[in-house]
Amino acid sequence: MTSKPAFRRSEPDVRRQSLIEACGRVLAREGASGASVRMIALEAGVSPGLVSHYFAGVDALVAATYAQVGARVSAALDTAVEAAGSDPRARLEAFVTASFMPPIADPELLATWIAFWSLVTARADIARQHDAQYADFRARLAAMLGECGVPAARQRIAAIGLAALVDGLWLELCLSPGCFTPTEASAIALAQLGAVISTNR
Amino acid sequence: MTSKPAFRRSEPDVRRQSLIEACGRVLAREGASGASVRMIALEAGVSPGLVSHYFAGVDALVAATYAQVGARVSAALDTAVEAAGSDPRARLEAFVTASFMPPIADPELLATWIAFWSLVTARADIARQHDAQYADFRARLAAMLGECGVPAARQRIAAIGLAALVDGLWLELCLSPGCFTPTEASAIALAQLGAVISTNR
DNA sequence: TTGCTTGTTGGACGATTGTATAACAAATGC
DNA sequence: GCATTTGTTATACAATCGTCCAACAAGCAA
Repeated sequence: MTSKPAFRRSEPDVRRQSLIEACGRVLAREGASGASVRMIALEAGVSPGLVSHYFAGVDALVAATYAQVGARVSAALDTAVEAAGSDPRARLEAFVTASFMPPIADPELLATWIAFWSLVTARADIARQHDAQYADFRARLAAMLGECGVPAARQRIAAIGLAALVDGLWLELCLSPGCFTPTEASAIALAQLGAVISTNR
Repeated sequence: MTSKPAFRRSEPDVRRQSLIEACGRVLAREGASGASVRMIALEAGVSPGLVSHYFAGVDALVAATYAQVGARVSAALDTAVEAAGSDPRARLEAFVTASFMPPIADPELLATWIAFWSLVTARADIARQHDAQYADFRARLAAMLGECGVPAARQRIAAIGLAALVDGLWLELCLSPGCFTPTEASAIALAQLGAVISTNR
């Protein structure tokens, strides 16, 4: 008599990925305080010991989740930009607009972001990861602004301002969705974008 | 022989206030995960049981801390606005500039904000408190924009955008202080403020 | 089939959590 | 000076936390 397997083995990378995704779901559902090792393992359908086997602790898992979510956001923005064609202005506008639509404006992303932010103050390595990831975001904005005619001397400040506006709108859109609509957020961001670009004419 | 008192009694309001302040300090030092009942009681110099005696739980204490910190921020902005004189434009510019200077741009405030945000998703009453407190902030901005000549029809959108920009700059300024300076943040926000106001001429 | 590698399990362990409660003592009125 | 009130302490309690590790078994090689 052959009994059915009690569990399935996975490639290390696959298992890591499934734990990361489970962490994101738990963060979205239970909040940062509910993201314990046992809860994440239960969500992933594995034994609690596996989490410790793949990650140094919950903090490392949250950091990995943040990195993976950031990569997913980056990919979604890439898709939106490419779909906008070749005009630099249209590409930048697509970049901004996509920030307020699914899958970027998503409560699950917000929960991951907040859980990660709560680690930045206390842990230096987490702070470095945040700096690097956010610097990439701004550098990308600065490059697109350059293609729209913003001179190099103004790109840094313009990118910081645009990134802050998009982030602030995105944050409030996720925290209290009833306050304003994604369309209004896009209109606000595009208006400032227009002002920044037209300054140099 | 008279022994010295083992503890001092306080008025309920005074004790509540000291617990709130201790909560803010613990949040800034240990992060959201370290803000336990015992740690806060130790910081306040009282027994652990006293926290439960004054607040329903840590969540309620964090919410009270958020409300008190919000009131302190509001008062600091009031002071800055009044010091700017009577010109509406100067008052609004003072409002924006003060957002990036002490005591508002403060890591302790950031920790309290993040701890509060982490509760918004899971708890409806916390979400309502956030909506109300943020609506007040935007309403204040809208009123000041009105005094600067922004027509009523545009005040709401302009206030949302300005609030998002200030919040985004403030957040990034606290998360990674080395990225840009408070002066640069003020310059960015004032530039958008100028664009919003001059649109109506 | 047999044996080996290693992903995985499941529970033990001490530390820490939030909550509840009885005993205590400081402040106040009489 | 004494009794009352109540703010405060200290502890007990169950639940949950993160960490750890020996035993197990799935999958692969021989």
